[in-house]
Amino acid sequence: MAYDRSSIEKKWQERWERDGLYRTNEDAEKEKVYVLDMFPYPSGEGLHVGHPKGYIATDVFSRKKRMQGFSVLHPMGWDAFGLPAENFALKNKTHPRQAVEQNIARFKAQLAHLGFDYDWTREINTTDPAYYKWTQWIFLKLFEQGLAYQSDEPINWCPSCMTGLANEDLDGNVCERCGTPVIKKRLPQWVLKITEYADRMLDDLNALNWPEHIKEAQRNWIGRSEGAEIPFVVGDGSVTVFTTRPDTIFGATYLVLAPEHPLLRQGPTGQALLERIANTREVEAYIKAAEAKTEIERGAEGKKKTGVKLEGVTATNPATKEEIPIYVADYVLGSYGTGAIMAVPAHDERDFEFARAMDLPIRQVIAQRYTQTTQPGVYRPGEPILEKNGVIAIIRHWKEKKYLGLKWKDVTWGTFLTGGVEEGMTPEETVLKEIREETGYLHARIAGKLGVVDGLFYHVPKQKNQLVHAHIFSVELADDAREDVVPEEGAKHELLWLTPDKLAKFLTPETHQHSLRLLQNGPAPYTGTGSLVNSGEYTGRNSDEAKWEMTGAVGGKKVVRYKLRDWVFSRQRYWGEPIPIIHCEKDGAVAVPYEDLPVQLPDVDQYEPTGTGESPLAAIHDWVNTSCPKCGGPATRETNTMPQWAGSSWYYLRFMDPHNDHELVSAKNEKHWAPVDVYVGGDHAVRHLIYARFWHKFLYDIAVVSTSEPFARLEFLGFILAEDGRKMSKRLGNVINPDDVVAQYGADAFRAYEMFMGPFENTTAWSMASIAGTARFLERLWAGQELVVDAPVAALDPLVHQTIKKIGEDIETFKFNTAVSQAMIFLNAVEKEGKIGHEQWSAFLRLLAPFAPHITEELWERLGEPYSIHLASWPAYDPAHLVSDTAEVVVQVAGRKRGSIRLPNEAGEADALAEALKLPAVAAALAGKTPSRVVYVPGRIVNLVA
RNA sequence: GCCGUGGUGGCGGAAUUGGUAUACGCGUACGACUCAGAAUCGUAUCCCGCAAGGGUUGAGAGUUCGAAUCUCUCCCACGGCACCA
Repeated sequence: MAYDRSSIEKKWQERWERDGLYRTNEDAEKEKVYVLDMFPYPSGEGLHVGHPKGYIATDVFSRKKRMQGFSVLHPMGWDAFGLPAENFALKNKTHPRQAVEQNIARFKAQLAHLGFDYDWTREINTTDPAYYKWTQWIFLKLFEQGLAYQSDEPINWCPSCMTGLANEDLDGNVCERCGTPVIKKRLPQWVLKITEYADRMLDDLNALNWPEHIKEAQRNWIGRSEGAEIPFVVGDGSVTVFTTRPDTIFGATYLVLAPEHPLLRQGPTGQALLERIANTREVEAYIKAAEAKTEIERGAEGKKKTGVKLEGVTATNPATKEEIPIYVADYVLGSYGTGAIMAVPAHDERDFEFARAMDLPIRQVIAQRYTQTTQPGVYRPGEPILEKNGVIAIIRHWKEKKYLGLKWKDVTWGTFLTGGVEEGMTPEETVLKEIREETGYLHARIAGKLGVVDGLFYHVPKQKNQLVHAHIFSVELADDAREDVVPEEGAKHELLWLTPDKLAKFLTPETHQHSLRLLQNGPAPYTGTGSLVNSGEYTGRNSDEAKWEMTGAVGGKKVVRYKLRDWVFSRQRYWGEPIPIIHCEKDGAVAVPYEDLPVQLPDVDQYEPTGTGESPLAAIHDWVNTSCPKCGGPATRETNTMPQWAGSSWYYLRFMDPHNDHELVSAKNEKHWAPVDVYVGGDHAVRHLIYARFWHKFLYDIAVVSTSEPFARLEFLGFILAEDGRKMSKRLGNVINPDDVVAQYGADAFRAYEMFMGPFENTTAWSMASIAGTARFLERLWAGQELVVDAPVAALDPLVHQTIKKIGEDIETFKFNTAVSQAMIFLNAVEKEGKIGHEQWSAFLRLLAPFAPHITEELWERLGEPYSIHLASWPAYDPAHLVSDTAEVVVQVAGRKRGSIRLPNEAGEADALAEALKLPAVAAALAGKTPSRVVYVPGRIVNLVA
């Protein structure tokens, strides 16, 4: 009997539908599992073979859980508001509502061919007024709690989509949808206070069972940093800066304000800074130029620093009490921190570049520490450390470009001249003294101090760890005049004049390599922590430890800042949920009363964006004009709509109770289903997942939901590329339609192949040749029914149990590729045996049912089992049957495989050794020697070491 | 640049409390069936070598009886962020 897949698939799809086989209910008797796909945006393109991959995975998972007796929620719906749907409608001259309906019908038809176990009675659609009533309801709750507010701060505006966008809608500096560079535009906006939840969203990430890269992306996006706000006195007022490195304050040699800084235009206590300076026009011109630049233009200039000094005003460094200049520069962002920074060029790369460009002083206040890790002198942790000051003197030859190196005799070290600074002496004095004593040169002069570096190493002659704060000097010799040195000094080392190239190879300690680099390249910014230098009373302390103490001493305070911005929530477009607010001249922004929800999106002919910053809804006068719910006077409706992400920020809750018209979700159903146990999707690492977490936490706070996180586990979906390795797209003409694949190979082969392609999270290219292999497997499965006999086949027993274990565990952990592989291994063994017992075949069919639901249902019926296999119980395995009584044990000699022996599982080491020695290859490898050691791992290996 | 993830045959990939590296599938070659082809089935398939044997998991070192797996250094690919002080 041939395998007629298309009629089998059609037959069972119709029967399942007719019987409502996958209807879900809140069965309190059973343990629940909620398995969810990121619901699709029904685009006009229809599905390509990449889309169903995640749906197949959740389908396999949910089918297995159903067979295990769980109450399963596995729903599907449509995320249909937003720009793509509207743009599609504009292009095709249809109404978005109509376009969405068509697209959904097309998607559903395509999905129907794949045999999914969705409960379609729970289907939802974000554009359905019965649905978006609750999206509006959540907005009103946010408004009530002060978490939705109006603002007219400049926002990102896409000139092509003609709407404002949130930071999350940008791809770098361009609109994520259309690739147009965004501009800044001042518009009245609704903004959601997502920053209020930044800390909780960050902290709660740790407990989530999500892929690390997604958690990391969220951490990056939230961008929490701990720092200090420190006031700097400027004339009769002050400027507060934000810094994460208050420990470097002694090195702050100038101040920088962002061009947008408010103090430039209005002073806190008096005059605006702009009016107090001598070069007002110059500064104003710079500010104007900076504001006119798009972010793209700034990026195109690279990171080149520009800026202009405020002439006639200075700030006081609160640590050093020095007067320092103030600059306006666009490398400081107005939107982060306080819009003002203290610049520490020695310890910040940007400040360093700016200081170089403006020729500003660079003052080192932190010494970098080098811990010696190469011999000799490797630092020995745990042993006491002797801390002292020292000097490194780089002495230049009087004529040639060579420097003095010391080759030590009792240790294999090469160094510059060094010395310890003794009590009562300065480093400078020490340098001159050491030169006389160690080298005898008479006419040395200190040319400059290059910096300070810390070296932590083991001093071999002194047998002690040393932490040396080394002051680095460059020294010049006027001539070769020289006196004799005391013999014991001269005996310690040999003096060599070396070129810089030779020195780079010659110098042993890292601190001396560092000194050489300083000499050759000049200072480089060091952004790490270390010992403080040039920092008054804090000199010598560890910068990390002194950080907050120093903050307090200069009148600063510890603060936390985020990169995350509040969520710009208004869109000047038609196809979105109306924001349920009424503007009244007397009462301001007033909430639409709950009983008046939903505020329906009016049906109109003209829905093109206006481009003026006004929503197309503004033109619909009889919709806009209304009365104030508070005072009854004339009022107008808010005409902006919500962003695409609104409806998807809570849809997973609606699936729990999709037809409830008096609550978003009933407490009973929420308790039953929450949280989503497994959430599957790709891409939306930041936007959707961060918005949904935000709304969920808010709903938790107002007691609508009972869990603090919406998605307990997240499985990341790797995409499917076209056969040519590129992304599938209409433009490239490489799209593969699942309908065609199903017609050729059947839904079961399609499903099994997508699961077999590779690890679920991997991006892999489609292969028509490979799917043929999976189709062959199903053909052989079909033929396998001829091999069924009544009695179990003993030889297959361990494999049956291994396969039950393996496939079950692999489905749980989303390792579908190895589950399918195990099924292939099993079928290979069955064919080799030429027969399989009825019970064994029954178990095998059930294991495959989640992957290939149609063919297994048919074979199940032919086996004489009662409908439906998908309600049958998941097979159990017996650990006692996992292994056979004997096992293949590999014999190694000195770690090399020399053969293998078959041993009973309970064989002891003596037996194993005796058997192993019988192998000729083993005897040959031992060459007559008796093994001095035997490593025996029962069931695995016996290793003889001679 | 910073952070994250990974690197195994011609290809997708398997193997992790350290214990036979390359399972399973694709591709390829040869053979069978056939007038012939398609389909199907069988055999082979990491590299060097006639063989015995030796080598191999991005490179190099280390720990171990034994390393794809653990440690260190480096290289490369992918993803996120990026003038965020």
